[in-house]
Amino acid sequence: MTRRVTIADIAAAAGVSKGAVSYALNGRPGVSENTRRKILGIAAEMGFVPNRAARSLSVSSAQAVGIALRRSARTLGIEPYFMELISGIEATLSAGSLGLTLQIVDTVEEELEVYRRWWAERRVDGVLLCDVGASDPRLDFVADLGLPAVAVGGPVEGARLPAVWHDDAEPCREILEYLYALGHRRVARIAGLPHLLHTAIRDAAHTETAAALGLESMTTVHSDYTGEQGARITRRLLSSANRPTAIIYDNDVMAVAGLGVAHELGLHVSEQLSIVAWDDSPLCRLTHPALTSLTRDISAYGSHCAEVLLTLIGADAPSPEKRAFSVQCRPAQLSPRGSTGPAPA
Amino acid sequence: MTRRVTIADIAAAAGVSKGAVSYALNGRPGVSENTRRKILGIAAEMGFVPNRAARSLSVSSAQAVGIALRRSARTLGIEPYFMELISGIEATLSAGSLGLTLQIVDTVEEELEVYRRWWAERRVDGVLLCDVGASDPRLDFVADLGLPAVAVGGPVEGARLPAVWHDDAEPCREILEYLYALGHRRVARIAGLPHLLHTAIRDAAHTETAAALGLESMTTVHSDYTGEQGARITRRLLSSANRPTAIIYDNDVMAVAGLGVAHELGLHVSEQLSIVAWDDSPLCRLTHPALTSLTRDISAYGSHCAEVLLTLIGADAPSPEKRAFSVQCRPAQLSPRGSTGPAPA
DNA sequence: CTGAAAGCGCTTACAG
DNA sequence: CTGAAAGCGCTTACAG
Repeated sequence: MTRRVTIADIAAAAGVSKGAVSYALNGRPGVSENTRRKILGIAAEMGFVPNRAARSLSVSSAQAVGIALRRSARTLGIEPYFMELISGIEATLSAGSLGLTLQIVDTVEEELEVYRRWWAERRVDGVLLCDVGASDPRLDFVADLGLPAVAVGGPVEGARLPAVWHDDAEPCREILEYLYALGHRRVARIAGLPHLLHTAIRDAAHTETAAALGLESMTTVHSDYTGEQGARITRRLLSSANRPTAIIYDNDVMAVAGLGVAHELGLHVSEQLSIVAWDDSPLCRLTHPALTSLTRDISAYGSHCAEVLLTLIGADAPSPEKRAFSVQCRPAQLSPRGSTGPAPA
Repeated sequence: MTRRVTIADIAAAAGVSKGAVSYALNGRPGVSENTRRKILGIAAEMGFVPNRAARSLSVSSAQAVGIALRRSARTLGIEPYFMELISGIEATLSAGSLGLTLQIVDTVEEELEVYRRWWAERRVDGVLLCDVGASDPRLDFVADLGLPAVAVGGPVEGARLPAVWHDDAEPCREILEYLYALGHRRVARIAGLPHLLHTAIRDAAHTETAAALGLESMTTVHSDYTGEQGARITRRLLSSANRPTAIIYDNDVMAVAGLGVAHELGLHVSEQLSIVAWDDSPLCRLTHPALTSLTRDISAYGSHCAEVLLTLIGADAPSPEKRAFSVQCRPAQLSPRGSTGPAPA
């Protein structure tokens, strides 16, 4: 509970000016090696830690990055995706000693308002935009604001900010070809929120590939990613006259729910029904049989997004005109497990 | 990208001093009603938002609360608990327009270091301590530091800070009595990390109740909360000569994994094995059968913890001597679902 | 290489 | 009720 030590204290102890202390601490020219060493020694001894607010006020930077999540508490809680993403982001940020500010919002309007406030307050130096939509109002909004931002997802056309994304089309083709090779001809997909960019990309890839392979049927039903909807849609699909022999789920939570419905209906997975889940997570290995899934390193993805944001914020930041680059990550890999097998005769 | 508007701009526009603007904006006496209205009008019109750093520097408060999570990215991702807790915390904080700063750490030492730094930097006004242990070094550490903190869990004996907790003993008794009534006499429990406070409390409650009821056996095996360990321990328990007819899991993730193992071994849940999960989450309703579980409102719990922290930080904060109060929340309620049934004959 | 000073944008006693 | 000024703890041109 002792008083904080400031650069003034150090300056007094070292018999130099506050300016000299600042230069020494920040490794800038302006002090001799001897003075620097002496100042550094005293600072360490006194347990000096610079006050963030003072620093931020001087350099007008917040030393923090913001992330606003627009998902219900329930979805956020159960989807491993977000925590994994955040933990990756956080790792990169704390390596650069930047803080992470988190806010949960209900609507886009609220989200935009949060960005406006954060930037006006200079509470953050930049933000990460999650769940990028096909025509996403946030993209122009933050660009107009001048708030450095990175789209976590893409590619986004005509955007004025960088996007970091995985190729979602290729894995879609891979799944369908794999299922085709196993003899499946009636495939259904329980897709995510239709307005999301990657949902649209997957939709297109499935339709195309299904046509190319000549599948008997390729049904797509959109959902909100929750277990409830996953279960309900699965139940409907499996109760239909010409039920699919394989179902692809756009997230792990729905796939687990779908597996539960199969059990409920007495269908054997994989003999009577094959299941594939997007976004391999520990969840997919919890079930019996374990779920065949598409593996991506979400945490590394988060780290990568944070790195791009850091270059945007840093001293050597690209000019606003040069910010619209796009970084592509390694696409998801198919990890076959017990939930997929040859199509029933 | 236009220049930020500051109180100086407003003062100039209104023809008053910066001090008057500050008084008006903060609803303090010192300006007439007319002047206040005028100033407020101009501020709104100019889209004024106060700079956080400047405010923090003046009042020496960070307007933010910190939370350091010491769990692996994998555990964090898959356990709905944390995101639900965080979303509750966040709701309370943003209502008070405080920010939430998040950091993920690997070790206790690192966690302590984060608290030291945060407080020295005045990056946070207080912290929430998760996963409280039986003799937790963080409790004294933050108290010594003078860093306002709330223990998320308890009760903690001899603590110098408030604890917010649920009674864990009562639900343990409730489960065992319920299972006993269903005829179960051999019960096993796959418990959480042994050093955690609530694990110890549950351990004691189970042992006592089992003795009181005269159960044939009450086995407890500790784990790390992961699905892997949950599955492995379940497999071992179910392969033993005198296998339990009911298993209680200390979290939802392990319970789901345990259900998978039962399927794998061809055991019918609930006819041959009953399963109970702590911490009801959407995960428990994803499976078939759905899991009987202990329901708590984790999000509300988080909100409550944040509220207590806010009183500690606020203007009317209790003196350090009066901070060691303890707030008890409503205990978990048993929600019977398909995973429990009469013990096999 | 070093020191004294101004400035970042607020808040808050202190005089009028 | 109002204004002018000092201060929070840093950084950074600007003179010596």
